[in-house]
Amino acid sequence: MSARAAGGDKQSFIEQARRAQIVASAIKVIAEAGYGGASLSLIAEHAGISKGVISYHFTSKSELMEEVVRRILKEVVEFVVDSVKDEASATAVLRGQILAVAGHMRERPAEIMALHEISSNMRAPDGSLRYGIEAAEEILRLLEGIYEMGHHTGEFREFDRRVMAVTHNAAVIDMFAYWATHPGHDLDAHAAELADIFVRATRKESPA
Amino acid sequence: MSARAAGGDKQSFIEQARRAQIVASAIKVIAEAGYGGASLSLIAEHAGISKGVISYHFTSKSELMEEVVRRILKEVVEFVVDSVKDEASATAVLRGQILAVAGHMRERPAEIMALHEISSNMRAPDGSLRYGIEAAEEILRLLEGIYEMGHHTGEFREFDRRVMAVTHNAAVIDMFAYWATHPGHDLDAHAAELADIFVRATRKESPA
Amino acid sequence: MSARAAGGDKQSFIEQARRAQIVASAIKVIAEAGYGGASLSLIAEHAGISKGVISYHFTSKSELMEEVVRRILKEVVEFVVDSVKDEASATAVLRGQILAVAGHMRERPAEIMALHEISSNMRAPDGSLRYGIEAAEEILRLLEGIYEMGHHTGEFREFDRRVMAVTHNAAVIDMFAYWATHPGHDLDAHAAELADIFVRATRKESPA
Amino acid sequence: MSARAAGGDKQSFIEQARRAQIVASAIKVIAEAGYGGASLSLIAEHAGISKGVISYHFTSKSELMEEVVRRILKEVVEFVVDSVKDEASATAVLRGQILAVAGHMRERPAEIMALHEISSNMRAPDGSLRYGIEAAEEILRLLEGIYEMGHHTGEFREFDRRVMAVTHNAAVIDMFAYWATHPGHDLDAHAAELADIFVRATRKESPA
DNA sequence: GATGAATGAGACTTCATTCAT
DNA sequence: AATGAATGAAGTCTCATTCAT
Repeated sequence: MSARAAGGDKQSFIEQARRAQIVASAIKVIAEAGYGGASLSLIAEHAGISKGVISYHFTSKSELMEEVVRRILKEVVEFVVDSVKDEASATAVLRGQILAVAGHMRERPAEIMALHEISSNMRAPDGSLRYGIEAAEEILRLLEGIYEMGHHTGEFREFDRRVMAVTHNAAVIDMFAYWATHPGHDLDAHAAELADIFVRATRKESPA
Repeated sequence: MSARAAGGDKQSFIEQARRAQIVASAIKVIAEAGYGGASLSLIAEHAGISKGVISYHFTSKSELMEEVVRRILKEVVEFVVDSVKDEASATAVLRGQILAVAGHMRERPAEIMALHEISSNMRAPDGSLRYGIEAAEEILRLLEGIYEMGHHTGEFREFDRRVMAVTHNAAVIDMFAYWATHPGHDLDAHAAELADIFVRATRKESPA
Repeated sequence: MSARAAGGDKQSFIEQARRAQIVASAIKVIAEAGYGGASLSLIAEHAGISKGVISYHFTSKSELMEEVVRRILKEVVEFVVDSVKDEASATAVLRGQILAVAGHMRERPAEIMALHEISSNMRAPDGSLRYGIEAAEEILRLLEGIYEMGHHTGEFREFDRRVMAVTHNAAVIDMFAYWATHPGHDLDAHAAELADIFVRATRKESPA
Repeated sequence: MSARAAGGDKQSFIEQARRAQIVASAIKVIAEAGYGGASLSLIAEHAGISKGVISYHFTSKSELMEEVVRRILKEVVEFVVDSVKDEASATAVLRGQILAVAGHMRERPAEIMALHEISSNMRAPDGSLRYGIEAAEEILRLLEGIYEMGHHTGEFREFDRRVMAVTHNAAVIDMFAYWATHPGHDLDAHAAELADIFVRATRKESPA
């Protein structure tokens, strides 16, 4: 086995390019064929390389999948954080986040699909879901941050932030899933409706 | 070919019992090992029978999976319909449905897990998701029925019923997923919070 | 195991009828699906009985196949013998046999097909063809009898009777095979041509 | 998927060698164990390789079988054509073809056996014989060519060329089959007798 | 760095056969 | 006499992984 496996200090340019190419192919194949259907053969074929190349650059299929998740998650989180950093009120952040994520989904459906496929299917050797908790956790914390802000500013009524975050996350992901399954569906209109739903669900009671 | 294939009205008692036993084992194995990990070997082992028995009672693995879905879906839909049929207002139906489903999930987690696994992973020979749209559609229609009622009675504000139903469904499923992943999580409290969320999201504006 | 296996003295009427029914179904299935495709399931299904019945009446699949061969061969040989017994000259017998066999083939194609399938495919446990030599041998002897008669009467020129019989048999069987594959082919015209061929191939030289 | 699938012009040397080796093993196993007995296990064992190697070089068992047929048929047809191309009269071609084919059969019995096994047993997914008509058709046309020549030159009497070709083909094949079953049989003597038979069956009537 | 080639485990399925009822 | 049920071996195929070149 060569030094690459250590993944350590310096990766050559070719090394980086190849890994990126393989990851990109993996994302597309997973998005199309599902986690279960994404064999190394298919990924290699999509990338126009031989199967052995993948094994050369990745210790195992698991490592490839983990790299895929890492890249997508990084991108998504960066995007989410970025999309709300300039909003002033918690309500605006809330609404902005939903609309922005919808925009991101429209631009990168394969990534979102692949992330979903892997995190709901990939398992550790012991049979447990590899990304059971952690994968969502990072995003849940970001969402909870929005609600904490609203609670702090007094914009939002009292509610369990974890439950709201789980619900929020589910609603956004399934908006995507529904859109992916129903090509004609209007994603932006859906997002706008969804934003309404959460604004109403979180805001303080109207004064009597 | 055995009598079952004819699909005729009467199956022997043993036939019914075996099919039920195999379906039950399949549900447990899928819930534990995931759709991809649920091999006929594992299912047979769990049922304490030989692999051939499954092939004897089911034409193919697909047929077994479809039977699993059919049984669970029937149970779930019956339950959902039953749980709300006596409520008077749409708001009560809405709240009641969420609480009742949570109760059902607490009682039958494996079924819900298996249904989710199969419907998000099983694919037709052509590569498309076997239960892509139709499976959810039935439930979405039921949920839309609740919102239609609320619109009719004037309890609910105007909103897109399909978006609300998709969101509602996602929220409930992910409540389950979160609970399944976090054993210590309080499912009933989550359900109560969720009911609040949807009641607020759907109700008419408070008068100024 | 019951007494039936011994095949001995007395078989009940039902026993006989069942065996005949199963043999008949086997013949049809083999003719349609080939020896390799003729599973006990298919045969049972065709007969409208359960698979177990076959095992009840026949010790093994081999025994069933042997019974099939026995019945068909008996019928064919009787027919062949019968069809030529009244002819006076060897030439007439030769011509008559070919025409008569063609007629028989038209009436019982499944039997001929099945006989051919079994004798060219069924193997003994040691891997050798079960009906390699004997099956054809009986027929070859009958054909040699015709040539011997012609040699005795002086109608036929000198030739190797075994080679002629093998050729004759092959020609007749392949006439059937060609007809079976080409439904529009004129079997009777073929037989007439074939008779001409063998009459010319066997007759004494025309005097100079 | 390996390069072979593309069907491209160039296969690596190893690829070609392996395919040839596997085809050769397949031929021997089929000749010995019959089409039905020729499992991939047996073929791999005979070749001294693992089962997976066959799957690596051939998409499916069908593809292997088709390659086997292609190679044998090519060889046989080339041989037949070659063996008669220098003969002057149709009668000489006829006699020469039979003797030459017998010689070829003596040299390559396994090929002939395998070709016969596959073409009479291999079936398409729909149950019809894979090589029902076309396989024989090519050879029948070649034989008809001989008769057409004899008709054209006036050497042969009038007869149905298709019937004669079918008979000729059957006679030659069964000569082989008889020899294969009866090791002591004199193949060359048989061929000589057979040539006599067809010369007599086709020649013009002796002048009165 | 990259590839083709090979492997062996494991998946699904079919099938002849056995057995209790 | 018949059946449904069960078995286990064997078959074909897929796949992640390893290795020599």
